[in-house]
Amino acid sequence: MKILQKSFYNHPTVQVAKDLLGKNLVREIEGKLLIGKIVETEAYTHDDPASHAYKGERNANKSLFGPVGHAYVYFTYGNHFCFNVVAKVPNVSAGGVLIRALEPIEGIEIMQELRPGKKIKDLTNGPGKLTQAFAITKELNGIDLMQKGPLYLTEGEVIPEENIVATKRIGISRAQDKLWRFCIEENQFVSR
DNA sequence: CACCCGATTATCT
DNA sequence: GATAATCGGGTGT
Repeated sequence: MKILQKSFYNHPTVQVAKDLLGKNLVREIEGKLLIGKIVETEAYTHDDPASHAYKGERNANKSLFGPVGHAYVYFTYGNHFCFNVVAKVPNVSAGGVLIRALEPIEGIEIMQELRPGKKIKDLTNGPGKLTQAFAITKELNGIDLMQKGPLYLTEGEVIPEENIVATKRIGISRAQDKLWRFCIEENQFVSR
């Protein structure tokens, strides 16, 4: 399976959020492989009041302002990490796609070890859940996702536009009118 | 240094 | 459906 390259991420953030549906997230831990298909995403742009990038570059969010195809991992609510992929056109300062849910494909036993007592359906159907199941922490903030390593993304399915559902983003207080949450239609691993 | 808040989840009822 | 848990970063004194 081919690893997604810069030409995939070098587009408007909202477009890449849709394009990422159906692609595979690959995690390598101690020689073992975890794979999940992306089934739910959200877009956050530089001029979007709901984005961490909105108030400008800070040490905590600098990955969002860095090169496309790299990871932005942040910690929130005291307990949870969330994983984003940096994506934007060249003349724009920042932009990221939050990966909200995956369908477990490979390494399900290891995911269950990382999330003890959870059913397969509850392994990766939320942004904080999938980072736990894939052992994604701030250690991986800023890493290059376009080459083989601990974390990268590979080509997968191309989801037709008519099978993509756009809805309001979840858990934000500003810019709630934007329909920038994208899901694969009728996928049982989408959150909520 | 105190205060506030958040791109969430688990665990109740 | 409601709420507690939990903590790093931002903001202001």
